[in-house]
Amino acid sequence: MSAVQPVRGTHDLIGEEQRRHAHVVDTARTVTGLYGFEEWSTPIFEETAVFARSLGDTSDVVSKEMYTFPDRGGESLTLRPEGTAAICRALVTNGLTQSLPQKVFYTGPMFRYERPQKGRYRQFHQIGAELIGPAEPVADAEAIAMGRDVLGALGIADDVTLELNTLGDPESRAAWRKALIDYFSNFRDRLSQDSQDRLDRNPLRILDSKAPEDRALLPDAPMLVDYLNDHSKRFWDGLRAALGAFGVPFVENPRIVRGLDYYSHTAFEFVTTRLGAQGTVLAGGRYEGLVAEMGGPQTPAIGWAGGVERLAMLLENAPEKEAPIVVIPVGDAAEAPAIGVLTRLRYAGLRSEMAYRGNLKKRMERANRVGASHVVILGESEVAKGVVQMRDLSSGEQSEISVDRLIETLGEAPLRATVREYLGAILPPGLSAGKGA
RNA sequence: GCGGACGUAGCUCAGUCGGUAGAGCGCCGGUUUGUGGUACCGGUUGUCGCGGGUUCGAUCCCCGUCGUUCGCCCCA
Repeated sequence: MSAVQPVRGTHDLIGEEQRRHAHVVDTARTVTGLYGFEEWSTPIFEETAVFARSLGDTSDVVSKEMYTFPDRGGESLTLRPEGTAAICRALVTNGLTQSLPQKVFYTGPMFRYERPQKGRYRQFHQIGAELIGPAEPVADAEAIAMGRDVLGALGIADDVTLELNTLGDPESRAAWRKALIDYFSNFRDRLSQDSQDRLDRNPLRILDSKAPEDRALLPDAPMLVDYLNDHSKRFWDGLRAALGAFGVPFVENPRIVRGLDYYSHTAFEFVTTRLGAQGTVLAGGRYEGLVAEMGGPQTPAIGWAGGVERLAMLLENAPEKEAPIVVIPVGDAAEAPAIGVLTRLRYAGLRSEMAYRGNLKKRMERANRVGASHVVILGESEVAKGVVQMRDLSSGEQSEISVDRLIETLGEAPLRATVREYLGAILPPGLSAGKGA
């Protein structure tokens, strides 16, 4: 059609989809709160330098995949492609490097100029967490455990595997990287065309290549484990021990790598097989040097981010729309009293709507269609007697009752999820909300 | 950026070996001027993604384009 369309790779979130997204975000906010994390909101655009610095100038990510534009003053701005760089910038700009650790939860839209695929859009949404300050592996384990609990609270932990790796510290990684280049250079002509390019540009990426000819060379490739120095080994051992203490199962996957130099030690991905090639659902790692890039002191940090679209797709059941109560006046004379009843219901905290149109049958049909739990009917005779007809739409039972009794009765009905019920429902088995904490 | 598949009613899809289209669901109305969710009856819905070409004639064939989707590249 010639009508206007949404921009490629963007989507409207309406109805069930919006409820799924909101549920993912609300759940992550609640669970990270249990770990003492606090939400930050940063602008969705920044000076281009914020992201360009974090990525290095040569990366073609910078040139090809960011939404970058000059503003009217000629300054180069970029729609944020991820959250971590902006959080580090905010840490520095707000002088919070003086009060570490900072435990940050964030959520919101991100923008990448890429070819859309399932669960991968140009405007997409992330939830993320950064634990800034600690240099101990326990912090990494805690951040990972928190990610696991978010997935658990969403009911998808069983569909997801935690894959874990260490990248070592810069010294270890440099030694390993050199060994890798030496090794693959010997077999240059047996590598795929893509990997021959990667050998010059980003040799670690050969390790997660999907091309069979590359995979054939991997078993004999140098392993980072053999190049870890003592510090890196202790960190790696400490991480795995701490994950055990947190009760987080994992599989080691030496093929998980990160392209950028400021990553060190921990790298992890929660992966599902249910989303085709876009199976990583929540991923992160330890980074050192990014805060310094933003002009702050050298500050270690561990963080992760998860794709809301992908998580929303994995939810078994879409959250139900909350059932309203529908008030139906019969006859014009009943309309004003009906508004009075409607208002009292709302002030009592009950989601309520009024059906204005059509004959009683039509209004009942409409009440049914919006998923009402109860209908409140009042016509002339009810108004005269000061009562209403309360009908339970699931049972079909109907009774004549005073407005005071109506509010009492519906107020007791489990129409609203209380905070306690919500917490009880989202926590993984074995943990209980509120008690003994 | 590269390659494959797809684009027909609000939704899911059928169809025409080239003669301007149909089903189910939904929606609206009725059977029931004060009672829904099940039944029955009736009705409504389309520039067949967009632009161009071939043809007497294109939704169908060809080219382009936009969009969707699967994979590659990339994945901060």
